[in-house]
Amino acid sequence: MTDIYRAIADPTRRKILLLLSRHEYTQSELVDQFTISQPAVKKHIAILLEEKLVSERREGRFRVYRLNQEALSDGYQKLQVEIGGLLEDKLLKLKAYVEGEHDGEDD
Amino acid sequence: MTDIYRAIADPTRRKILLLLSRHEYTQSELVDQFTISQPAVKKHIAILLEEKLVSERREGRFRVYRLNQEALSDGYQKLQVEIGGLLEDKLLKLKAYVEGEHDGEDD
DNA sequence: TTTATATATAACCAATTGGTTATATGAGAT
DNA sequence: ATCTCATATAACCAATTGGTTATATATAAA
Repeated sequence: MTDIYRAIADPTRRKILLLLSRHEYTQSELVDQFTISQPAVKKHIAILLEEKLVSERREGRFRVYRLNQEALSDGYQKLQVEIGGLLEDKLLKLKAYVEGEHDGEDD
Repeated sequence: MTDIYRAIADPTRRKILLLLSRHEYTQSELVDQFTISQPAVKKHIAILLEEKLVSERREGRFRVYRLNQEALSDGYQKLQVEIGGLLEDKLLKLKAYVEGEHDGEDD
């Protein structure tokens, strides 16, 4: 699991991730940011939950969603290795190096 | 067009990109690297062509495919801004900075 | 306890994806 | 001209995706 590629394949899901990167939101607050229906948004959330990029918390009748920074970071690093590694760009190599040196730090 | 997210969503396509990052391949050479059928591989190639990440060249009865480094680089940078920007990781910020400084260089 | 609101679920739909097999076409080699 | 091999195309299939509407359920507020 944690198929980052699947999670970020859809623009609505990317926007949800962007919103949650700022702060937490309830489902209805998220729904308000889109023109699509509540069940449609919920399906996107379900995929993000499946891929562990977002976590859910009950708060009374609300569901509060929050970005799982760690999972996103892990997935993104994997992606960078796999996709960034395809480029022969010198700068990308530098980045890979910097990341590699500091792999596993938390703050 | 050039929906990098769509292009890299599938592992077979990522492997094709990886292979083509080393050197060019004809279609049949690519097909040989997979267990799926020739039409299946061709469909993946079609998507990569649609998204401009791969280019095609006729050579007699062969089709030679090659990675479009520039398009991949562009798409990857977009992805880095959009996805990398979600992380509050200091190192990712450094990378973004380094990239930004050298944006638009070719070699 | 009724009402309002948040969330969940079901049923449905069209388009896309990822695969198959079978067959057609194109072009170089015999 | 025929054979062979590379590629293309068609028809088909099942699963997934991204959306809908309608309705059910849960919980807080009146």
